[in-house]
Amino acid sequence: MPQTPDQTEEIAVVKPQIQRAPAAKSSGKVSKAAPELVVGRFAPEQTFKTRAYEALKRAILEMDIYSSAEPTWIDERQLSEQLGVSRTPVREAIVMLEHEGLVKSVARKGVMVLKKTRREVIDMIQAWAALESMAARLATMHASDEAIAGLRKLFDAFNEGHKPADHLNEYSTANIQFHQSIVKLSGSQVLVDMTEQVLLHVRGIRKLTIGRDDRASRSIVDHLAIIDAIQKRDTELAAKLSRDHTLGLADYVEAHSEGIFD
Amino acid sequence: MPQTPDQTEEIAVVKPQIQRAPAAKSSGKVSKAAPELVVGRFAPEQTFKTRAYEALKRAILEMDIYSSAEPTWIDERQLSEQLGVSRTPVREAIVMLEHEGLVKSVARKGVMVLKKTRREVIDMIQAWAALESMAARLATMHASDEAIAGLRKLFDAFNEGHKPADHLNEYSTANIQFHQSIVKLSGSQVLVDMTEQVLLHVRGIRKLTIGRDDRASRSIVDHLAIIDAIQKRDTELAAKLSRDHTLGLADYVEAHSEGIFD
DNA sequence: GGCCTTGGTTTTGTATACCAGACCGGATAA
DNA sequence: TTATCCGGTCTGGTATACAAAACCAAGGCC
Repeated sequence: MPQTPDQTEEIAVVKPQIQRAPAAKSSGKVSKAAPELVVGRFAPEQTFKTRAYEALKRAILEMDIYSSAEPTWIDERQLSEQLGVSRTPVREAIVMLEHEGLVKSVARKGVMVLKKTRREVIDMIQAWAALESMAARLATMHASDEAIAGLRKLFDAFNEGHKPADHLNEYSTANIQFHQSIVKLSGSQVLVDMTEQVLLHVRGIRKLTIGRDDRASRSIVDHLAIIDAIQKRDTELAAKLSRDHTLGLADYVEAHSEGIFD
Repeated sequence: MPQTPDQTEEIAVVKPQIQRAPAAKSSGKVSKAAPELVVGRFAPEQTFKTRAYEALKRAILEMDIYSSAEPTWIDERQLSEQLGVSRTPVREAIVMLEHEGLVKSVARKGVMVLKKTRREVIDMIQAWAALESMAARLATMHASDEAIAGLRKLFDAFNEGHKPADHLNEYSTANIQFHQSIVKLSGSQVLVDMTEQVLLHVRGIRKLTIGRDDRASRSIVDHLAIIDAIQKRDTELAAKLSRDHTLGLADYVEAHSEGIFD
């Protein structure tokens, strides 16, 4: 299961017992109100490994890897210098990213940032459709009315005077949020994680497609229909609409992605 | 995308030391027909890291982690000694397994083999249902008749005189193969990988459930119906049957897994 | 006797040294 | 001039040394 390292503190989870801060030892009973020197600790719960992972991941995702036909190479040593840590945590971060499919490390040649082929992107969108359809199905069965209603708010800002097509960046963000919100409504953390994993690779592509031939305006109609179906607890319809909407994106990419990949 | 390193055999892993063959340098051209000592090299394309990963993964999957309530801890150093390599490749293998959700490494405490909660297992089965339903859908659209026909052969061995319920181990294997075959028929490597990833965690559970109240015999009926639908290229039916069949397992686990987890 | 302290032990986290393969560029010979 | 060979250099893979935190147990103090 894709399991991005938690960046939230979860100290209490691992040790429900007494946790003593090295700086200011808090014994259960304090006899005196002596002025205590409380110095915040340097967050050792986040290791260099995870920090390197996050930094590198963000850098890779922000990079426009499709602008050049040449593969992009990463140098462990250079990276470790930039991050100010040794190679070891950097290597472990790379291992994670490699397992995630973002990079591929080739022995004695280097670490290469992977490009997705058109085929892979389409397959991923289809997988995404599968997951989201199941999420919509589960949402109709388990989500609360309030939570479902929250979906609409994402698109309240868009209307005749504030068309999606005119605010594509803004709309694209709302769009992603909408899809992820549906998955959250399913209540299944597994679906959330898996979808996140897939979107990781597809996110960059959406920006390329969302702006074309008024897809934005049409997609908002689809979205509202999906919300309707979930709200009416129409399980089959919600699953179908959700699936077909995303499969439509897959078809669109398949038909219009010449020159983007490969 | 989950990207399992190639699994070939890892013979020497158990030995205390792994000797590396010093490069029988194969010069591109041979000028003279002098007797040349050709010694096969020891597959350096498979690194210690991947071998440690495979060995450890196999060991974890074979282990019955639910037999005890206590969490199982792994010792890096001990493990590296057993494998005959240093801690570095072992740690990188652990990083991979952690990203896969099989273990969780707690800073300065150790590496813990993770148990799945009932909730997680159910969520995973539902995600599996989503993926397989999409795979069945795609299979009706793209798979060849021959490939589809191959599905039936998996169950040819089972009939009135050779009931699934009487050969549960054998049937369970055929069962898994059936499900994975459907996913393969989709032609989507992404779906194959994601399903494999999910089955990794669910596989152990199936053995616990398949033997109960004649589920085996009922499941074979479902399977044949799914094959029929795919063969008739009935996209919607195949997707629905496939989804409902696996969702049925999820419901079954939800209803009957008291005392197995948690 | 019980609680607190404290030191040692054990564990992982990190840094660093070294290795072999891949690549590249210049020297050299045809 | 050109093809080839050789060695330097760059890369990741591995081993190992050291640091730091968590745990544990023994001993001192009240």
